[in-house]
Amino acid sequence: MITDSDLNPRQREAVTSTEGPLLVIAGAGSGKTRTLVHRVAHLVQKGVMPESILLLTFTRRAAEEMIERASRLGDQRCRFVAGGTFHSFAYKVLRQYSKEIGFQNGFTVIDRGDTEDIIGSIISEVKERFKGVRLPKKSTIAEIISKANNLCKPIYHILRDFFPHFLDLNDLIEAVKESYEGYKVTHQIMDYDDLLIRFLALLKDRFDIKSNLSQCYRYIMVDEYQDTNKIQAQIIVYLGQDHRNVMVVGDDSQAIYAFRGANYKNMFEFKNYFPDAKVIKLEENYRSTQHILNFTNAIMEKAVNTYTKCLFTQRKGGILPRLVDTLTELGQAIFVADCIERLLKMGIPPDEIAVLFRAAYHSFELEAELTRRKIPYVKYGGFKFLESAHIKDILGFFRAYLNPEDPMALSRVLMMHKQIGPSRLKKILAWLKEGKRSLSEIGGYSEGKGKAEAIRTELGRLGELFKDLESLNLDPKKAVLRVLDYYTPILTERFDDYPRRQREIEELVPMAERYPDLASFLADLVLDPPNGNLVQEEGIRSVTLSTIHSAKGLEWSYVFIIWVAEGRFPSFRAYKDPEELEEERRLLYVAATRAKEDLILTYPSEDARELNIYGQSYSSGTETLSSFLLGLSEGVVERVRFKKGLPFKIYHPDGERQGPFGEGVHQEKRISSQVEEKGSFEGLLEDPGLKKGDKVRHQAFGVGVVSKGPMDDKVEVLFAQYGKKLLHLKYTRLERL
DNA sequence: CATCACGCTGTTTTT
DNA sequence: CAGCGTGATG
Repeated sequence: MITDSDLNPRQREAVTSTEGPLLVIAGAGSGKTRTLVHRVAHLVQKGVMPESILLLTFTRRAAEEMIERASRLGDQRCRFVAGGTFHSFAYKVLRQYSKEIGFQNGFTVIDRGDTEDIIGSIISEVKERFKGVRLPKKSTIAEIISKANNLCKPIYHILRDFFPHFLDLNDLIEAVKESYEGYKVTHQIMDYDDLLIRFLALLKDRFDIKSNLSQCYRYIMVDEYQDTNKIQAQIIVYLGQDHRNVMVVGDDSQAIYAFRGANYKNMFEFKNYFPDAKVIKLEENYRSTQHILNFTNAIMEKAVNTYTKCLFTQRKGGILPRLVDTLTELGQAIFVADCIERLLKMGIPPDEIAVLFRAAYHSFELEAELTRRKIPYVKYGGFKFLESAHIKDILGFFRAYLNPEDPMALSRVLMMHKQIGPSRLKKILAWLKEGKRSLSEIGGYSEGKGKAEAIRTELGRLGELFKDLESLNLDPKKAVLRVLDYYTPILTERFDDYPRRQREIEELVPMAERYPDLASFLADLVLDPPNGNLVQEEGIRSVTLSTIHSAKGLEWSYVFIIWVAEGRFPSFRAYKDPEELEEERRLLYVAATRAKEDLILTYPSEDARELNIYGQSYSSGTETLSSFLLGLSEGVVERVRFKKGLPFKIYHPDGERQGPFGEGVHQEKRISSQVEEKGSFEGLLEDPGLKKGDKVRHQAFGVGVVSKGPMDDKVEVLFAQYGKKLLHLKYTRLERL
């Protein structure tokens, strides 16, 4: 039974406002999920057909969990609510109408890795024309193309705004993009971006299909709206045009996917499309202590472009959030592991403890430490099941079989055999094509009289495999077993750590069992990978921030945030532009708002300083952190870095030779060789107008400044300052170990 | 022709 | 640390 008493007045309003457009700005921990769940249950109880409710969320699991909870509120019919991610919903619709959009035999979905492979092969074709030019990595090109698609902007704009150092290559990248788009069409494949773009196009161009869909889905709810991109927002507009029963929920302060084209401004623009939208703010927090909220409110206070929210709670007491200088990165790992050990000894359940990071590899040191102490942990983020070579190998067989139009998959399959490299691969592919041969005939390939005998038997076996797949008639479980049978010897031969990999590929068998056919199994693996971001099972939580939505459970009693000194990539660290800074501010905010009871931030000041001494003056993650928290730290200019754009000089020797921003070490070498020759270098960079000895404030962007004197003292002083104003962060110092 | 060893380079995060 | 290009080796 629905108990409305579980809800506060604002939440109740959101639940009962079922007709017409609705924008809910839900602060962190404000009972957003609870509200959505109740709303689903409320709609169904009111007599709305569950099938006509569409719940779009960030991961399929989030949708499933909500639907499950709604069913438990009383009405089992809630299980029929349609839900999933934008991408999987788009896939379903496109599949249904694939003939209408020119994909006669359907299509297969490829992931980012496949995209990169295709781009790699396109590049190798055009490479000769660009001898001597340093080309971007294929992953960078893929990123540029995807960004252009997601932001609906021409390549030129993307380069200008995000990759100015590649502006010269505009024509090349345009050409690659064109060729890539063509490739996908001829080979009947779509990438993540295509799913959204083509879905939107379908809604735009086909009035009949659009109204069909709005007939079908009368109530639309979108979760995490701040992380949708322009295309997704448009999709919602079209889907909701007829009935206007559209509810979007989000929190602009928690937008963390700008890097992939998400635009939190959608939150503000919703009212442009639906001017009569009701706006409801949820600001009461049910998660954290007031101390923690003071801290998170303070982080957001300096943010620009936000719906102002001030989170509050009725909870009293609790302990102050702490900032811990652990000196070194190793110290960080040891410190956190110490704390965790203590908490576990106190009887705290491991799933109430989480460690959050900005990047997956930041947890390596901690992982080693936890393993050493035999403390089990769950890790979200980083390398994925799906992306590991052995899984991709297996999928390659299916993809090759399901879509003979797609030579990348077959190439992968062929290349994993001994004695088959790029050039022989080409020959085999050409041979298949010229005779219009099917995959099961591949065993007939020969290079003539006695040559490459071994290859012939190999290919014979491969042909058998494809023949068998055919006769298994797409039964996913049998197909997986058959492929495993073929692949296992290759696996053991190719990888030293095959036991682990073998275990992993065997996990595919029970997964496959749940699907009616191979195609849907394959699509789901790409679009909604089971445990997509989960790397390891049981134990304390170790979570990369960008995967926070897919981590099971979104809040923990004890949260550690490890903020690493990012000094390894000097040329990129020093200049955080304002946008980037806002993004990082939001990351810190998202992390901090997860804590229920206790929040501990750690940073390694000494590692940061060492980097500053040895390298040029580059700012580190630590500086970014202190800029967020302090924003007002004072220092004396020791060195100054320059921004690209205006003339500047570098002198030799050993003077103030600076690594210029933009092209990293690469350009620095070029410059220093010029300095070597002429004694100085003149180039186009910007002079920030500072010189050694100037008194400045630490700034979070613009100028990277190395402060004189022990950083620790400053941090301590400044935190005291900050404490007076806003909150009382304790500065604890860990003894050197 | 495939494969291996070496050196060089470099943001990261994901549907 | 991993991905890439290069040049030597079998």
